[in-house]
Amino acid sequence: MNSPHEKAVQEILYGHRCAMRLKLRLDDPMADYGSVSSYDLAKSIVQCFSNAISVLSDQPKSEEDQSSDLSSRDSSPLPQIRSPSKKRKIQSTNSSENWRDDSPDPIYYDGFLWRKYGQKTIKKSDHQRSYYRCSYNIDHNCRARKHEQKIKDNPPVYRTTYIGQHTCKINHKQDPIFTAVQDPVDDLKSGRMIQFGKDLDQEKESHSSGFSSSVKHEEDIIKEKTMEPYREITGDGQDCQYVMESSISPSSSYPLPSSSGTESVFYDSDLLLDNFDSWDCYDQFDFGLQ
DNA sequence: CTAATTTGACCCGC
DNA sequence: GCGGGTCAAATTAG
Repeated sequence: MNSPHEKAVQEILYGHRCAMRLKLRLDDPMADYGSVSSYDLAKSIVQCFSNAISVLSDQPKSEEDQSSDLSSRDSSPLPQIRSPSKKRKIQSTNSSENWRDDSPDPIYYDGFLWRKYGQKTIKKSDHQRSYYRCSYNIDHNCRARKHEQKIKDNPPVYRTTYIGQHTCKINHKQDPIFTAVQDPVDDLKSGRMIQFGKDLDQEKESHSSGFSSSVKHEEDIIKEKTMEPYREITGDGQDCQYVMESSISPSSSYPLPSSSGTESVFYDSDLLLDNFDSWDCYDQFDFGLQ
């Protein structure tokens, strides 16, 4: 098993390669790049950096990590089912229902609509934790929740912990309004998907004081980060098919969790193979995606 | 006016 | 008793 450092390096290198490939595409959009879309590449880049940050920030494991590591709680016995009385809910104990994701960017669209219902200052942490539940919590009795907290400043790392499964069966990825803007190339052109280089102060401001509006804007940011682990790129020309799309059932609304959120290291060879020889031409590049 | 967010209070597990 | 999760009234935004 690789050391965390090696793992992080691998992630960064992989992201670097994907970024170079994306650069190639932007330079020559008319060329044939096979079945892998720019959207896939961009997502892979984001995921690689997230994974690298996650790996580094998790070593050694901090107290905060331990306290928020839901996976570690999953071995506990099932709690008694209580009446739906208020306060202090039972933590979901099915490991498949709990998972977390570390990201340098707190604003990403995960296919669902969330409503903020609370915010708390967490001891041992300089940052507040925000609590969200599925917007269809009432209408569809959807129990899905998540909380998000900035766990690291430099570089910024936002940890989102998902709890419970969506029973609302509503994934806005399927809404006409979203499918209308779903063209990955268009997303890239409009700069709505990737936010590399976003001003950190602006980021911080939007997250702390104006985060509510940011959440609403998630709908405009087509980033299916949540479904990332399930991504499949088929060889028959289909771009970026999600298992999610065909399995929005209550039992599989979430991708399989990785206990730390850092172990979902997958290298999609399909993303890297074509035009491999061209990489060396790009010692430097910039992401003009904004 | 309606819907979403904010925030202090409440509740519960440890 | 403390800390974290949730509620719900008040506030804000659209």
